[in-house]
Amino acid sequence: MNAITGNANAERRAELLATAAEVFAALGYNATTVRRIADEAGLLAGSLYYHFDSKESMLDEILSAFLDELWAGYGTVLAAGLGPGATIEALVTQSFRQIDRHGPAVAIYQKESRHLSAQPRFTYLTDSRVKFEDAWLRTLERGVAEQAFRGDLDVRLVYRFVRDTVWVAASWYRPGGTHSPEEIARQYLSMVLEGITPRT
Amino acid sequence: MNAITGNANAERRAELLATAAEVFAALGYNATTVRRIADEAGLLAGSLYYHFDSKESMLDEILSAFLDELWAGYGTVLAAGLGPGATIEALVTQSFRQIDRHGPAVAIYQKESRHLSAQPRFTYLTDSRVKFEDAWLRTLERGVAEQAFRGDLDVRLVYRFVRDTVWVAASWYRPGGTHSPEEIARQYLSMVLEGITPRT
Amino acid sequence: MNAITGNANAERRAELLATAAEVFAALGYNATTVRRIADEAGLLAGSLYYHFDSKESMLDEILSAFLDELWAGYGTVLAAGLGPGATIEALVTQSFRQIDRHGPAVAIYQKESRHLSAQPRFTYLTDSRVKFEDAWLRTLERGVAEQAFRGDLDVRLVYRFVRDTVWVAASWYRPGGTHSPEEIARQYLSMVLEGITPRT
Amino acid sequence: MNAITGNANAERRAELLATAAEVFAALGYNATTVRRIADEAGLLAGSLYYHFDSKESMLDEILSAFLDELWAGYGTVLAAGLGPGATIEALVTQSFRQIDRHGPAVAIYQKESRHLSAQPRFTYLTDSRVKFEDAWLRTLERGVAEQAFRGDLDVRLVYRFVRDTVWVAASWYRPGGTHSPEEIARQYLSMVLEGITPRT
DNA sequence: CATGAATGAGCCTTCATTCAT
DNA sequence: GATGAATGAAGGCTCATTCAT
Repeated sequence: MNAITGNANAERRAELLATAAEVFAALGYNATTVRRIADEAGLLAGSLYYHFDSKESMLDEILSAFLDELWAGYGTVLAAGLGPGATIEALVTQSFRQIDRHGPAVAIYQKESRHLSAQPRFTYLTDSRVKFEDAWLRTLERGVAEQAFRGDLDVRLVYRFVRDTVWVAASWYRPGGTHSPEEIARQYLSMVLEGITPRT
Repeated sequence: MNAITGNANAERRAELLATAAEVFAALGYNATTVRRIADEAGLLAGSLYYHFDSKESMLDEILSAFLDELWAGYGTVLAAGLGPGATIEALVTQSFRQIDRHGPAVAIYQKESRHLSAQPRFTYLTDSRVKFEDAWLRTLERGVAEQAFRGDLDVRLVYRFVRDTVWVAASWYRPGGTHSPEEIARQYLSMVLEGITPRT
Repeated sequence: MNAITGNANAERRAELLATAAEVFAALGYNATTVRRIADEAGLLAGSLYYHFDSKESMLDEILSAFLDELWAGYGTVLAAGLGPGATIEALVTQSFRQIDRHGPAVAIYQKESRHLSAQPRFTYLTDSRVKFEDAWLRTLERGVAEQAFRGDLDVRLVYRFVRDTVWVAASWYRPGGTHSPEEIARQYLSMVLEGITPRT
Repeated sequence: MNAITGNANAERRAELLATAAEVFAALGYNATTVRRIADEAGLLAGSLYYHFDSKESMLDEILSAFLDELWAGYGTVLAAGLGPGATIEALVTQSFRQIDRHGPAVAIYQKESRHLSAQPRFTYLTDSRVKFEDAWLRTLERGVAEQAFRGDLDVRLVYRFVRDTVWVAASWYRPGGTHSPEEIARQYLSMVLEGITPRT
């Protein structure tokens, strides 16, 4: 296999996965039939099995590709040694960029990750969640210690608040809308950090 | 049918619906089999059809019961003629009470309402969403006009922010935990209204 | 479940298994479709799954029922403490009785046991084969030692000869034909023991 | 096509058929996928269709090549005008030579010929079986008449006994083992003709 | 009220086969 | 001669639903 066919292969897979991700996101994984994905992609259901082992492996590939890219971004941020406030800002901005780029994958992750993580194949979802929680909790706690964040709130509650607040946006965000991901991140951060009531 | 059997009937239905709601919430509507519900309720799958027309009608009953009660509470709040800030506080507190009482129903609503609302049987989900949106948007706009809320933010964005922020809590909230719904509402409101950074 | 429904259940299963065994024997396990079994049994393919977990579990039940009964018979024979000649005669007669009663199961066993025994679920096939081989080889060796059997032949070859000679009969034997299993056993034994050429 | 490419072609076909025969024998015809044969032969599934019309035509070619060679040998024997005993000896020896040379084909024949012979394409299997039966029965009957074989046995039973006895050996015989086909033939003949109990 | 057995539609998947390159 | 991608028919299995008992 040379570089050209290699790319052709990879491109086809990517196309099909993008289609699958959209359908999964729209209908839910269980409610999505392989036939439906195939229809949307313009081939027959059986033909998908030339490219993928199973419906589940499509899901797997979609989710792990998303998480890989997510953690590449997060890694850079966390390694940058920023202060708590700046770290939160950077993480949130990164998250909205992922929502922009991997919208369907994020939506799928939101809907399905809980019950998927019980299956051995998807334990990496749990791993990711744990890492994610660690990173955020540590940043928030550091922020409280440095008085960058309020100390009168339950930190775990704050964590869930910010986490959900950001990711749920995937359920309504559509790329190419009026707001860029960075703009949305800015407004969200402003709300989360300063609240929706005026200061002074 | 006399009053006694009527009540017995109603109680049995309620029990079965509570069981169904829990399973739907835990596994997702599509992934839930009628057999699973029946197992959990201690009878055979076929026997459920003595009580309900279909799996879908169980879902229907669960969701509409939840929405009815939700709107009973919201109606009182909206009719009370409170100021924007107090209205928001009351609505959020009401919401957390619903999460406390109808946890599974709320979770189901979050996961399934989008694609259900396309079906004729579930148009009331759309109606509810629209009413909900109206109430919140009007309250927020009034708040901006009265300078109770910041005017430099996109109101629709604020709406989504607050809405999601509250309801997503259903995905992790468990009744009978360390925080009462009112306590969680207070902390959430504090975050939403004042932000997570200290005010001077 | 009372005795009556218990029996009804067991009878239905037995009926269905008998049908399945015939079809498996006639067409081969792989070439047999679940639909075909269902047609032959007078119900729909899906309905078989009310009674059995899978096509494979039907096969499993057929084979293990056969082997259980086979070994019940063999056990009695081997425990009787007969001489080598009488033991061989009793084993062969038992075998023809099994062919008579479990014809299809024997045929399936002959055709499929080799590649089935690789699967974890069917390791008991290997176990049975080993036990079988042991019993026969020991009996033959004892017979050679006591000069009841010829000593100039390779015992393993004799084992295979007798074994195959008997069981292959399942491929043509039909119950209710002109010869009873005992009569066939007698003729086979006569050939195996004395050969097909006249003894002076 | 010149002689050289013709030979190259023929050799390639033969190679591929040998591979196919081994796989068919090992897994069974139905359970064998074209992909598996291709893997084993080192090319892709689709490429086999340059050489053969179909999976079935591979099977066809394997079986008819085997039967052609078998009948070439049998023909010589039957035309030699030997006595019944010598004829039987020669036929059995021929058979073991075929098992040695065409082991997989023989195994396939044993497993699949019954249900294949129903298909029009494979009627030659039935023809062969009938010719085979005729030759053996006539020889046996002649032997009984000449008192070379015992007259107190059912001749059809004897036929089946000897036939199966020989061919089933294909299921365990592996070429290149400790015994040559001629040696195995000698032992089998000794058992069949003289029995496994000592004579006087 | 509940059971047990069956229905029938549909799902994921496999696989022999085709064909443009 | 071989590849890669696709086809289309079928197969095993699941599941909501029905209904006589």
